[in-house]
Amino acid sequence: MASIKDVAKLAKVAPSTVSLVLNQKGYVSDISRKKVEAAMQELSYIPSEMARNLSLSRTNIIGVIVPEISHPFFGTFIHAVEAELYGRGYKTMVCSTVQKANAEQDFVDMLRRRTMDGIIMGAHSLELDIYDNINRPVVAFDRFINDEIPIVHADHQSGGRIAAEAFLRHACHHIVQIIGARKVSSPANEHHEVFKQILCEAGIIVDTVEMAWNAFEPIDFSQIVENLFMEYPDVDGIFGPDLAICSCLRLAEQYGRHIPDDLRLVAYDGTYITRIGVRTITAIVQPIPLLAHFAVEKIITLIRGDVGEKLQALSVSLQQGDTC
Amino acid sequence: MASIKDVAKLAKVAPSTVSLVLNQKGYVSDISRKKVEAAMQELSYIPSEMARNLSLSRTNIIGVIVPEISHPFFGTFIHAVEAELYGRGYKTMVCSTVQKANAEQDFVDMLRRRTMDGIIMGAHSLELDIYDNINRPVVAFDRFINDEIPIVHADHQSGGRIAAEAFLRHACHHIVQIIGARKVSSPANEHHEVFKQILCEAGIIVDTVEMAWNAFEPIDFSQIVENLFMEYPDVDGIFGPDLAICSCLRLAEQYGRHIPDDLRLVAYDGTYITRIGVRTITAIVQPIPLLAHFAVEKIITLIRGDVGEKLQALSVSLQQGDTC
DNA sequence: GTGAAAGCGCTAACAG
DNA sequence: CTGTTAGCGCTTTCAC
Repeated sequence: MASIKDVAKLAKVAPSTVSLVLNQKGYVSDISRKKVEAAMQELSYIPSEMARNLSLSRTNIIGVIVPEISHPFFGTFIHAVEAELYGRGYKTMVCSTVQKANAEQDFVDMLRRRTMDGIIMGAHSLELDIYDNINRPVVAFDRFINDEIPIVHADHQSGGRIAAEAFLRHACHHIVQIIGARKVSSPANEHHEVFKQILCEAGIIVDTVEMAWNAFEPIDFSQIVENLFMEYPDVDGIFGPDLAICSCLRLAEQYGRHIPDDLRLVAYDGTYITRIGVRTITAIVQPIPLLAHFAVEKIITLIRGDVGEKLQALSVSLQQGDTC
Repeated sequence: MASIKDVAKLAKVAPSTVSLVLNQKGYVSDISRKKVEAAMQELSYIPSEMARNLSLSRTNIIGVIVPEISHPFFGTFIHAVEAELYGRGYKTMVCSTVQKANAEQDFVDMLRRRTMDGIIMGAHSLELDIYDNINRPVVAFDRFINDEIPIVHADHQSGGRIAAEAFLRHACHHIVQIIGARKVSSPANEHHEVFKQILCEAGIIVDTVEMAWNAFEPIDFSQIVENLFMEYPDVDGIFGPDLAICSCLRLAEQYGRHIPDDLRLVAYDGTYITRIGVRTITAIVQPIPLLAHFAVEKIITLIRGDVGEKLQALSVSLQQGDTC
């Protein structure tokens, strides 16, 4: 492996000059530049990122922590984040936490060790004290971590309202909402409350089913939905995450329900899976690309040491489908 | 930021002793160890990964290159790879190539620059010469790159055969298969050939529709399938990637087709999306977790400098669903 | 404009 | 068992 010294020696200049050429910085005479370039060519020199990292004490790597990479919501988010970061010269390290003992702690340690310059944290963590006194750039994605850490999220209150209004356009009497684990501290929890409140005021019965904090697999959702049908046989409206609503649609027939006449369904998130089935699922759509954009924007601001402006909740929209 | 020297000074030992304690290597007297640990505690010392990387000239980062992270097949693959790598003390850097100008070249350059210790390459690249003379650890995931680069893939020939047999159990006359771009050099192309051959021998008409090399979005598939229905109005069997078959199922009604009686569908890949719709899609299932396992196994073998054994094609299986 | 030199923070011989 | 020393490869003052 040729190093900057080898290039310097061959070009008969000092290493610092090679460095200048490499980084297109400062003034280098044309003649020196040519010599250096020729030498780099001849030695097929490739600068070492590790050395540069140590010297500059940054890696240009951002970590993204999510529960599950293959989940449509998080997968789409990571895809968008990676594209944004790439456009700004950063690399993306991914970390999934579900089904791993204390992965989140490990990832945060990497941040401390300066493996990454910052992290975007969107895992469903229960122990938030690992983020205390981090003193390094962290942006939360749809999670409340602590007062120091800025948070990027959609306007879930409005999401809850829009969903409620969708049901109100029809004559539902008993609606069940499937929600994430309450102990996961997330702004997403707000949509349940708004949703329930609006519908209750309209005289509709609203029951709530809570998922386990680590439920992400299709099988988890099937079970939840089966229990739901057993427990609330007269349910005529269900509101829940995309995959849960897919399960409802899938199991409805078995339970003798016809959609949308007997049972209306509205999904929350509105990822692509609500658009690839036989019927398009009516859904509240989170603006994932925008969320990714602002998360990246923010983490880079933090890395630069700026404060930046306070983040606004991003607008959600209704996808009118065949299920409500 | 406290460094190893600060710790050494405070503990009144040499930096090398601190290093030994840190890495639990060699013999260190209990008394020295205690002093070092106390000093580390007091300074809340955190070792710098960058310095260690430079010194050891490795990063413990593996890059995974795929076309699209949110795609169910690649998302599931990345998730599994990340978990495997995590278990072995490696970190996962993701790189998506679709809709980026020359991202693949950039990622390969990172490998050269030693940003990563190795890469698992699963993108749909057209220009393979960027992998010439790399001389660094690369494992191909379902792609032929060149003779030097080992490749992990499923047994697509058997996949083609099993799919053909599925159709043969019913009375199909005209089958269309939707295939990936032929110019993407992948063992996956083998399933088309076997499939076609077996069915042709049975006297069935088999037509082939080729997708663009960069088609991954649901919308891309809709268009392909619409064209297919227009061009082959008497088609009574379709074989194609999961998302394409989803589109078939979705559009069948519009074209007055009833599934499975009028039109039989078999998907290739068998990701979770074939199991979350109203009807389970009959599919050839690629063993994604196993593929991930072997890809990781292989890249680590290469990094260690071993040769390892030649990789075998991994068995695929039939998921009997409602569509064939 | 360019070179010498001092780091960045850690590891690894090699003496003692 | 422990300290000394010499790197790893690049960046960056600061003289000349």
